[in-house]
Amino acid sequence: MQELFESAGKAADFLKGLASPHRLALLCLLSEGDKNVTELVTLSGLPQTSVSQHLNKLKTEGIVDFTRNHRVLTYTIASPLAQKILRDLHNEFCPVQR
Amino acid sequence: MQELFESAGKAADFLKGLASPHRLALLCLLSEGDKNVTELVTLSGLPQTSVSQHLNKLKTEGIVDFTRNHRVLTYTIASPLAQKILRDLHNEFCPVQR
DNA sequence: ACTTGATATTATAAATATATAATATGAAAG
DNA sequence: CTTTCATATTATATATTTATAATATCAAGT
Repeated sequence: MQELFESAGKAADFLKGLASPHRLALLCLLSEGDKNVTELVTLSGLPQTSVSQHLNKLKTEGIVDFTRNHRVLTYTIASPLAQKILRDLHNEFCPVQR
Repeated sequence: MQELFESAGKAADFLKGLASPHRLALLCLLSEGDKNVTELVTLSGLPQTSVSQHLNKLKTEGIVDFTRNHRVLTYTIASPLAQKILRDLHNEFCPVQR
């Protein structure tokens, strides 16, 4: 049961990385293609400082990664598991357009 | 983008239901078979009042359901999506035993 | 009726997460 | 060098979540 709680802690941290409407919105944008921070700010409508913080949390959990080109950081979804869960959530929660 | 945030809110609420080590431990136990509250308390080692609260949250999010037989409530995992995610998390985070 | 067992509810303090505002960094352009 | 642009960091107030303790409910058994 010790092991269970240990694994559960890691899994819960990962899920907490995903479990925010704003972070899910950012990940949804990234799932359509890699984007830099300015693009994410514009497309999401969220304040830059907030986007930065959310990206930092996602990076910490290994959910995203970025590559730097001069001043521009391009973010990408780095976790296959996160991508899988994002697809599943999309199927369940995103209404089909009529 | 409005729709995105609306869907993201619902999806985030669902994920928040899962995103706790104690709730994951309870769900892990349930994934091996339906159990009543007393069994969950014994097996998890968590205080009864805490188990009750977690089960209530899981019920609210539609992740579990229960059937009543006299005084005994038997809980079961009610969400296929939750079950799928639990399997995925297990594969990723639960170390294979040697 | 009284007690016991199974579970839920309420209250509350402590911990954690979040949004927002302000400021910092650092590289490129002029 | 000074300014500008892209992004990060820090501080802080607020909101949310969580654990814990105390109490309630309610049906069964005696």
